[in-house]
Amino acid sequence: MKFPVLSRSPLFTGIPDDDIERLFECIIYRVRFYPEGSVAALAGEEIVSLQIVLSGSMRGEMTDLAGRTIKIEDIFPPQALAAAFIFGAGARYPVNVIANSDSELLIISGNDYMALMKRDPRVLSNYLNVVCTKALFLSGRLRFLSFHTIKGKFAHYLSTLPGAASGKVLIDRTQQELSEFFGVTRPSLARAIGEMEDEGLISVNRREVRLKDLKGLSGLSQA
Amino acid sequence: MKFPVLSRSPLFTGIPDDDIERLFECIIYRVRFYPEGSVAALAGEEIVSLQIVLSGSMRGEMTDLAGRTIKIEDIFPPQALAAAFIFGAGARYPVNVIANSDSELLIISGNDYMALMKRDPRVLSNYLNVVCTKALFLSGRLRFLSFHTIKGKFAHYLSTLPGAASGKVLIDRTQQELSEFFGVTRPSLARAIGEMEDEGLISVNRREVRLKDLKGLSGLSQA
DNA sequence: CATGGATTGTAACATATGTTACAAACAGGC
DNA sequence: GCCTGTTTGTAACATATGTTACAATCCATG
Repeated sequence: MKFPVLSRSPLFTGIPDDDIERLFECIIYRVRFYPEGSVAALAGEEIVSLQIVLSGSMRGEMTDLAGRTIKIEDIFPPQALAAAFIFGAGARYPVNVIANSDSELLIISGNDYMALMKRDPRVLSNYLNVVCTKALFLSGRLRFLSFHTIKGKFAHYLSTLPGAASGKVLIDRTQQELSEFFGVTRPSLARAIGEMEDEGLISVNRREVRLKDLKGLSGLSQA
Repeated sequence: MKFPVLSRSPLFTGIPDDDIERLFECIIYRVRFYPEGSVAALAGEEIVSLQIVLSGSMRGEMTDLAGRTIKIEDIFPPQALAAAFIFGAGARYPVNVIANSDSELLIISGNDYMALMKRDPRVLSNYLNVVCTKALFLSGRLRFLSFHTIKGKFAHYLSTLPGAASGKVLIDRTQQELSEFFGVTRPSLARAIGEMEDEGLISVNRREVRLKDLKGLSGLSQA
């Protein structure tokens, strides 16, 4: 197997190594080495190929108006760069991609990758799964941020937990994690929860929450 | 042509009507009629088929904890329901889907739709384009909301306009539209712009903005 | 049971944004 | 030019959230 790491990639999951190897005989690909600090893609550059991190690691960085850089995310093997964007109309890299350490990328042109999808239904199915799951995730996050008060976010969050209908739920993370998920600070979240308790909407005992006023709670998850 | 509206759908764009007709001979599909007010899908229900609105219109609605409903969006022909989600892992409808008026939906199972993609590269290419473009859009919106101050959003917005590098840009929408795009109120946006002018970051003349302090501006688009 | 680290609760103050209202500047049609 | 509706600028006040700091509680471990 040429690239054993591929079998752990969601794009090639469920495909035996021999089959992967055979598939790669049908297309053109190349492996490119990026020394530490080198640039694999610039923000705004058109996305024309699928690039899978084989070794090392890359980071996505934005450059602001003054030329300073902000790290957005790290990309480890066997993840791919902007996989969910590649076939979008005029898709461009949203960030600069830089090698954190000496790294190798497997590069397959969009056309060749599409050829793989046509040839093997498993490749097609895997890719559809990856990109749809990404869209689902993004959509969920976006819906979440559309509640702009902390109480609204918390009320909506409660409603998504198992047992919400029964009026009693168990929160599955710490306030710290929850506050990061909401994009707010931890004390602000604690205060909001306290106020909701004062207002008689819920009663809280650490991780355990009883929903006392469903109508009132739902009123919060509007704005 | 059985469903002339399909040729206007992004999923079947660029495919001559005869070819579409021929494709549909290879798969199982059905057209289902939904009288006004009837429910086509419930939030949380698994997404197993592609559903394209042929006539009438549908709306996506959320039900809150108290059973009240909030309209999220309208879906007109030839749009599809949750097209970008269908192949996601355990994909479920995020909203209830209700018929605004007497409507018809074309229903194709996920498997059959995938069969169409395998059979015709144009169908594949169209779908990939649709779902990737959706992911791009969602990702862009999300990045935008991650700037939590209005000044940060505005600074970032300025940096995306053509001519930002030259230090002079022309805003292409009204403050009202911009404030909705940012998810803030119009007076708050105007105030933020005014303050940025006072601080010497920019100088504004109606739609025309000169970027005077790139370093300062970039400092805003961090948090 | 004692201890220390993690988690949660709470407070005072600063700041950003929303809300509401109105005035000023612009743009297009008569 | 003169209106009228739209867009932009500005103000006073209310509210939500961030910031910082510290206390109280929980929980695992010795």
